[in-house]
Amino acid sequence: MRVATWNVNSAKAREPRLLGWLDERAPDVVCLQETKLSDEAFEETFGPALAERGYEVAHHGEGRWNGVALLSRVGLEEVVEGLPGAPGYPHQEARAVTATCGGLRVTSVYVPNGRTVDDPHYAYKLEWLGVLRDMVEAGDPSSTIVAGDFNIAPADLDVYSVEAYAESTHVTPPEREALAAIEKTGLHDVIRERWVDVPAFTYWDYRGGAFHQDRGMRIDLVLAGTPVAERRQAAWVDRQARKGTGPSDHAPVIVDLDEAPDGDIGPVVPPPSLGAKKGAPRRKKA
DNA sequence: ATGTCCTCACACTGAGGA
Repeated sequence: MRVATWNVNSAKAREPRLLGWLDERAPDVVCLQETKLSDEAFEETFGPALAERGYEVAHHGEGRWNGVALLSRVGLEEVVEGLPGAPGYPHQEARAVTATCGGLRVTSVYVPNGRTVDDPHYAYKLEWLGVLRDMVEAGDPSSTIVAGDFNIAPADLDVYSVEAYAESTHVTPPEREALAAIEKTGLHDVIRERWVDVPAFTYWDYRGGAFHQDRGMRIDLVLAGTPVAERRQAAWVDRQARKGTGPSDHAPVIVDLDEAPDGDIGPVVPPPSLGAKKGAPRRKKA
């Protein structure tokens, strides 16, 4: 099962890139962020094209800003829009949508940016993350995936220059602690566990040729419960989607999960063809 | 380089957000 997350920075502006990417990568479950569309507009623009590709859709949008979605072709049930009990700015924003897909409880999140550390939006970001943590804990982390744009670089390895972000949000200890608290409920940072010492950036500013010079950040994460993370077969950042004409400023993150949730791939005792044959000479242990 | 892109409105140019 292929699970992906992508901040598309306007689904409308990304329509050709998004549909082409779905055809090329064929993900089974997709978490989208910053669709910047109302539910009606998303349905109007993407409904037929997604249905044609076999996707069910849960979109939670508000129009001009934010907007998240889940696309799934392995089932989409028990949809919850938003983060129950989340703070607003001042009103609740379209930053989370959850559904059960392929046996997993999947949440697509667009964490508040924070803007600057002395902006009220920063306190809002931390409070929002606390509510997300509570929601994960109240559920069943062992069957959970939380994926999306966290607007947090978990460690110094996740930014191209510590100096460049010295006075910025995304790297402050309180933000990193809020992320760590979410992971402490039992979630694993799937990309970081696969690529232990590779930066694996997912976002590059449009300005100044940042992508070309790899001046980026790893702020788009896939967090998964232990049994889910143990099914990891591949985990990578789809940099191709950041290239070419009209890209988002974020690249998708793609995770492939093995299909055997309990790791049971057959009998523990080897079949006769692989074991000691009856009547054949036994080889002595070295 | 505060250098780009996306959206919307006191709209065909500029401001806000990222």
